[in-house]
Amino acid sequence: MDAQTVESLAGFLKALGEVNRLSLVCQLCDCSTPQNAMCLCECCSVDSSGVSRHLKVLSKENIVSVEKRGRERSYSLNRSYVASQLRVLAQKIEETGMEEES
Amino acid sequence: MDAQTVESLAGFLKALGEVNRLSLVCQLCDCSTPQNAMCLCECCSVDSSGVSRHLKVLSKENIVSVEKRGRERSYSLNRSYVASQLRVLAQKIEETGMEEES
DNA sequence: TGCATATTTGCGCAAGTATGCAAATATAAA
DNA sequence: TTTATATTTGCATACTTGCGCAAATATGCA
Repeated sequence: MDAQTVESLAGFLKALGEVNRLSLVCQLCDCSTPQNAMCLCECCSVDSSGVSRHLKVLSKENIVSVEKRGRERSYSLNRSYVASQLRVLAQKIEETGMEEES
Repeated sequence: MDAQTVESLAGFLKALGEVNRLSLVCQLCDCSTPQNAMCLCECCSVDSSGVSRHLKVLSKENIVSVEKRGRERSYSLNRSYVASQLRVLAQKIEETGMEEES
């Protein structure tokens, strides 16, 4: 895993590794339809500007997608991308560098 | 997923979401035998005290295990724990709250 | 056009974090 | 005991980050 990959993966994990952002992700996770920011506001103890910033971080890391809808924005979780990123890392971590055990 | 779970999961991801710490984890990942801190020092651009601190964070999150060996400490990756944590999140994220799609 | 609502952005602040250096500690080996 | 090596810790510093507030922006609607 080269340096650049590590760096971008770190960015991804860092985006998820903040309580309120992870709460937002979990909230989105439980919704079957896209949500706007005002609605997401309620799940974490942050005002709307804070939520806006958190969502920006998440979308920059491709964790959520945004869709403009009139004066609102609909956010939805990029489920398969996020899950696959996590699984790739899980797999990498589980396999030994040199197959010398087992 | 209750608030406490989210919080501890965030801590776990945060520990992984720092470039140098993730580099250490990757380094350990590629090693089939436990490594000491001096050796791990080489894989990231941080001096030994920094590595010591990073490893402390990682072990606090149960990402690595430490074993005292004379004046050295041997660090090894808790592969199955880390992988399972990542997979649990991946699974949670992939499943819709209400089964309304597909 | 004028008002209401949703979201973003500038600003400042407080807290957290990563880092290197030097000193302290621990322990093996001479 | 003395010396050398590995690791930790205190300290200062620079940087980052999360936050709320207020103002700005965008857009729908009357």
